[in-house]
Amino acid sequence: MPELPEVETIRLGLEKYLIGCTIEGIDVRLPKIFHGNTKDIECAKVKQVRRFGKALVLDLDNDFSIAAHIKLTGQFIYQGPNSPNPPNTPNNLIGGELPNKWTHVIFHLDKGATLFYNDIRQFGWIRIMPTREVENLPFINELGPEPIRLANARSGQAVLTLGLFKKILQVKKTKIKPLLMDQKIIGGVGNIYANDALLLAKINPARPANSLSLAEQSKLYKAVMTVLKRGLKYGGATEINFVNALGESGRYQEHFLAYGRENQPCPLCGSEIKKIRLAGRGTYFCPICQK
DNA sequence: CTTGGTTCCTGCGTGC
DNA sequence: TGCACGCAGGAACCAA
Repeated sequence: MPELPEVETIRLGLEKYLIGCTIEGIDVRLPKIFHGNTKDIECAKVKQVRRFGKALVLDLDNDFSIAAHIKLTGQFIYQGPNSPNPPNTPNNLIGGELPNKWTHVIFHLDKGATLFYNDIRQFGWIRIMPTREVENLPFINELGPEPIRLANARSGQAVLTLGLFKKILQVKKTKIKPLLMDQKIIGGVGNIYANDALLLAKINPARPANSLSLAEQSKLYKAVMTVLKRGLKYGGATEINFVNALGESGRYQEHFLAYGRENQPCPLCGSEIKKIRLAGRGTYFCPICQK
């Protein structure tokens, strides 16, 4: 499931290949996930690519933007003359011929390039809107501070400093894991990185946030940073069907600490990772390290 | 303020 | 081999 590192990985790719491209035409094959008027972006050129938490925004040179949230299974894949050969893996969910049955929007670019939007579960959305209104989108407007200051983040956007993190934890009695994943509290952290950060910090996912000691608060803050940076370094985690802007898989799934590792050895102590349900979400933890 | 349930959707694992 | 069934999950929304 794409989180901050995965979406940032996509953003980096889109930035590399899309800036300067002109959108010549748009095929919307699944109208329900596409909001706004295609006419507003025809003939416009991509100026910059921003990310707000797990949301992506393509800003165009006509003061319109394409805002998108890929949710669980969305993919933005670029194919063009200046990109490497597209991957053609055996798994038809990743790579292979495009468009495919999950391709819902096709952006035809100049020089014969194409941007495909695929989404198996159709939870994601794309919205065309004036650039100045992007930050009024509820998801972006109400997004909490982001752990990592990355290029092209919202200008003036709050950064999650250690001090701010501590303040948040001290006033919240919510269980720490769902708190980490609450986009209105902290921007960009989802299930994978919440699980891994909590194991790295040796904190039980069900602990009330305000029960953490000062030392634990610092440790968790560092752990969140560490796992997010690690995720980015490995090009994201391909858990379901995440791919980058060229259709390539990530490799962070080879480095999961807790997430998805039920009955496998804890990387810290060797005992078995257990899976429980917490606030409706699959939760992986080490009963020995995270008491 | 907070938590919990439901909804969207489809691929996949399970059991027979 | 094939079919029915139920589950997972980001975030909006509603209810208590």
